[in-house]
Amino acid sequence: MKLRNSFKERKSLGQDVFDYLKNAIIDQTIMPGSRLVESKIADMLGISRTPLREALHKLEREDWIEKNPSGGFQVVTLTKDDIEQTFGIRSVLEAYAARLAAENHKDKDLIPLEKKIKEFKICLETKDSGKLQKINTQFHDFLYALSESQKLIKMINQLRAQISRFRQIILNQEEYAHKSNEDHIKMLEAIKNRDGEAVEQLVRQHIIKGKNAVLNQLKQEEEEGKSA
Amino acid sequence: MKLRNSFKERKSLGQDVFDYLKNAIIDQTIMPGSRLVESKIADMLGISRTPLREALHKLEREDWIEKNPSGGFQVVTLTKDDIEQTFGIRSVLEAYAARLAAENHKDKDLIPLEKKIKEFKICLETKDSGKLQKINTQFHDFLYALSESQKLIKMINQLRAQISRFRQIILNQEEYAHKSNEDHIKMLEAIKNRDGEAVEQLVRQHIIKGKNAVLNQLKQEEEEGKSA
DNA sequence: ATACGGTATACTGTATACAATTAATCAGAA
DNA sequence: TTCTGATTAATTGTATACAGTATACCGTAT
Repeated sequence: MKLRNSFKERKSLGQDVFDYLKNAIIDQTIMPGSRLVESKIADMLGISRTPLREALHKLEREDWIEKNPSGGFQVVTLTKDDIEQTFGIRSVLEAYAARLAAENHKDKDLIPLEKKIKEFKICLETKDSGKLQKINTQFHDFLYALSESQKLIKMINQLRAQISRFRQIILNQEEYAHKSNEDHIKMLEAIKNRDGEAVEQLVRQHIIKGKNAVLNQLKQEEEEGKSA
Repeated sequence: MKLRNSFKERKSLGQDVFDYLKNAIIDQTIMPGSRLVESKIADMLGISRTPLREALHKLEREDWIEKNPSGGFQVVTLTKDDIEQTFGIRSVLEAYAARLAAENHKDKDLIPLEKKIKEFKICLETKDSGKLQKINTQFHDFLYALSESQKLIKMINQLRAQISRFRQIILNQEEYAHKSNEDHIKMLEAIKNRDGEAVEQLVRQHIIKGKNAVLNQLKQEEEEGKSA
């Protein structure tokens, strides 16, 4: 007999709302800078303000929203500097995770990585960038899981989520998409050799490339905006 | 005429409670594992449960407390593995901050660092380990501030706070206290030379030394506990 | 028109109320 | 005694109420 749903740990409304709002912010259903009016959201979701406020305070501590000096919350707007800082921090954290993976993994752990590299290669031909994003994310998820450092993984995921909108820019550029898979291949090779130092350097550079791709794109958009 | 306090931004009860509880957890006024009963704390502080709950949810998101499966919160208990992971993450983040400091600083920025090294040296003779902790913290604070990455600084401070109780072990050991200042001197030298790579390596090793000091101490205490 | 002041409205911060759930107590049977 | 089950007390999760501020609106004077 299968365990019923009722045995699952009880999930609070506040947690649901947290997840909902976080996703809404990530996919820009709620735009950066917009104010979050408690009563409106509570009405919209058909709940009271109390669990909503729990969610808001959690979102604040995770840097998704910020307090308005005159009360209430608004969705954070990332500056170019914020994005640069985040990429920089990611570069060292993800490189570290990859180093741990290289040092700790068992041989068979690498099979999923190889698979993802192949899938990515196939998708490159169809130019389905949505699917590329997904495979790319899976590759990195598998890789970092091998670090076996829950705290590290959590931090990485949080940083990745916060700039996911900007990361999407990268693989939409065909040139970078190709380079990306080449990087993955090199990374896997270094991991196979259990060369932590090498893979750490590779991942750092990989992410810095991503940063540059994003910053270039943003700069370009900025200039187009000006001239238009 | 000077601006009065009333012009200061209004601080919410919830934020005050958050700070209060965080400190109480850090200095173990509230012990790891203990359950936080909302009504009791609210009564003790003379407030209602509402702002308290805000604080609790913030504390949860910052990994100071965790949800009890059957409802409510309890203070997290760090395992040895948690401590190791945290030291590991710190080693790369703080090393990165130091690299940025080496690359970005202006010459006069280093004066406070030199001062702290001298103060530390003097204190080593009096063996006032409380004061050593303080000076050590100031040295690192000054150093990381030079990275000019607010996000990075915030993350580092959070990690440091979460294991502050364990970090205190380090400088209480005279041998490590002496080595520590030697490390600081080397770090400062590398920063002066704007050698980011060198200082990154130095800080990493510096923190790993700290990790080992803590783990050795814990192991020792464990064995004493067994034999006693 | 534009700026000012005052009133009404909206919103937040805090407290309280209530229902549902969990933990504790205790009486009685094995 | 030790287990079991029922009853009671504690505790959480959610909703609502209310007071204090900030915001928006609108008419009047310049």
